[in-house]
Amino acid sequence: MTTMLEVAKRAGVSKATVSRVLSGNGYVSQETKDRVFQAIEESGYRPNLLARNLATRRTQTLGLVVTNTLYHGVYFSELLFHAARMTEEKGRQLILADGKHSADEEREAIQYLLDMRCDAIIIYPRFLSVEEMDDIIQKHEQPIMVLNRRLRKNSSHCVWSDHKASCQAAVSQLIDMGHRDIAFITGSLDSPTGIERLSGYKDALAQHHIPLNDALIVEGKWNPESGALGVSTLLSRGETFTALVASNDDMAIGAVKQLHDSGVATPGQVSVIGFDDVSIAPYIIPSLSSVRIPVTEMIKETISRLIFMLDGGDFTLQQTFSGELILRDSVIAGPHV
Amino acid sequence: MTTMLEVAKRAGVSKATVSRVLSGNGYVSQETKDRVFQAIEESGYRPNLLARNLATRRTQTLGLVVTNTLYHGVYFSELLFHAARMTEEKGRQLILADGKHSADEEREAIQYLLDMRCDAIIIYPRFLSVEEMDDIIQKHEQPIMVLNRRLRKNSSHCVWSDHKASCQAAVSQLIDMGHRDIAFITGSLDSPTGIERLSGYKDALAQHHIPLNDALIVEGKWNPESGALGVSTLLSRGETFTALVASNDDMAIGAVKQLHDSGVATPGQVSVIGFDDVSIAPYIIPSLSSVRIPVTEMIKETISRLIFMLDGGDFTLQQTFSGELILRDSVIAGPHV
DNA sequence: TTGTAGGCGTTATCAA
DNA sequence: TTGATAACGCCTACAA
Repeated sequence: MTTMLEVAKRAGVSKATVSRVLSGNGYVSQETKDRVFQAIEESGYRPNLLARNLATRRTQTLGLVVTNTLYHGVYFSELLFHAARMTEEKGRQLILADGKHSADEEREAIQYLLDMRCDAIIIYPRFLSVEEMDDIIQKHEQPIMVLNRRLRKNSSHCVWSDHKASCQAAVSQLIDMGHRDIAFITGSLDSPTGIERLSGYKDALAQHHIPLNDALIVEGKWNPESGALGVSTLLSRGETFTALVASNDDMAIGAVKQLHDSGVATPGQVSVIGFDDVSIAPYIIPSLSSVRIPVTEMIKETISRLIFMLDGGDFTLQQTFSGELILRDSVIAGPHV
Repeated sequence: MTTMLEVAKRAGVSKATVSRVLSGNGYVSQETKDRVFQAIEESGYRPNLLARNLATRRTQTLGLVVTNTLYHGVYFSELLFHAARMTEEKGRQLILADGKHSADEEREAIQYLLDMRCDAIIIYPRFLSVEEMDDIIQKHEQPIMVLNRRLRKNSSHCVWSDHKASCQAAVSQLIDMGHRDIAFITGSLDSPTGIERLSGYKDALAQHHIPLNDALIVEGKWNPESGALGVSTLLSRGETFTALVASNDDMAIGAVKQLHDSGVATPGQVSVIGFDDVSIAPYIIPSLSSVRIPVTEMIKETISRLIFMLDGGDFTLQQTFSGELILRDSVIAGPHV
């Protein structure tokens, strides 16, 4: 690999001059500029970003930590798509680190990004506690933002969506439409999102003075298979219901299939609501409603804040201005009875 | 950020010794080891990977270039999922660069990864020609592998799946089952994959001496909407057909929906085959067959080769051993008439 | 077993 | 307008 020094020699100037030409900082005559550019051309020179970043103490990269388990599915694709796009729009590069499937590995991933000297970091946590993340944020000078979780201390360093409230709204909607026996398929209950949605379901019932029937609740694992299994379980319990809420669209799809296969109902006969608005879902089951989580808006806000901090924005001030950011889920389309 | 020098001072040793302790190279007494570790602990020292990589001329990273347009959907998720997993299994890190949506941007992405001094690079091309990639591979000393394209010169530097052959097989299957009027929805025809599948369709017809009816072919754009639109177009042309092949599952799903909405057929009445085996598809349309592309196996082979080269494997030799790698698509499940 | 010193390829601060 | 030269933080002979 040809280095800056070789370019300098070839152009008959010093390293410093070449550096100036490349960075655009400092004066340099048009004449030498031309010679340098020619030398670069001839030698096929390419800057070594490692060296540059080491010297400037800036890498122009944002790090993103996401769990492996999120990789499958449209939700992650959308997140990544927009994260990459926005990052590059701001003249930076996104670096992805895999949080895998444990708290330890999630920590490692964060550490890696820090060691790589990413200018800023986005964490989409799965296993780390809110406390630990508050801790991490305070321990490091790099700007860090947390997605999909509500922090206690560094409330301006997180962007989240109120899963509980939106689930409650969805269930309330069903109740308003006259439903009383509403089945619920949870997500994995080791995930905050899963817990929050379940909790929203319970709250909605309580709010409308409908007694909670535990037999109408089954635990799922976010995938279609567990949605189908959930329906089987409900049926084997001998439960009847006129509506069903699944904690995400994948499970909802599996559930509808199972309802159909069991001969219990045709799609449309039981009101089903899912979450995440997987783009292909309506092509499958037109009767499927879904609560859309504004991933795009959330990642956009996240990156904006990060860039703002990198540009020296006074974040304490910013915080008092906008306070805690809560992006509410949009209204559901309404179930079909 | 505390540096190695500070750790050294605190432990009362030299930088070199600290470095030895960390890397595990060279002798160092247990006693000083302990002192160094303690100093690291106390100071919260973290190695600067930029500096380390600059000094060692190794980054332990693999770069991956993918187009933005691939981001959506399960196919990409699976690719990324396994790429990340395998890379980390081999003790390395995956760095993703966005190829966006033009040849220029694809080149830029590759260049970025090279400038970052990734040890090796994987390209999943969308716009670059085979010739240019052959060129790139020869110009750079880093190992480079190309996915989903068949290179002329560096045939051992690519892993691809024979889209034409597998499409031909799928269509032949339909013909064997008695179909004669088989409609075809293409992918984007600026993509090699799209062209190859179309070509497989035509070959199958020719092989069975079935005259080609251009009116049975419509151009799609890989998404469900274009699949639905394709069916509308076919119907508006007054064409009749007993089977339909869409160049991917997303379009197939859209197509089935449109067939249904138009009242032309219920799902199952027209044989439909898609590609890519999107995991959720069978939950939607049990009658949908699909040709599975072995992404997992392909990415696995790709990374294996890369690592092999990094470890100093003699690639010219390797090539003569295994020759050109062709991963054939698995047999389709068979359409329902 | 440990320390010294030079190098990795840039940037950035001074003088000239 | 240009050129030395010292960082940046780490690795690695070589010497001790």
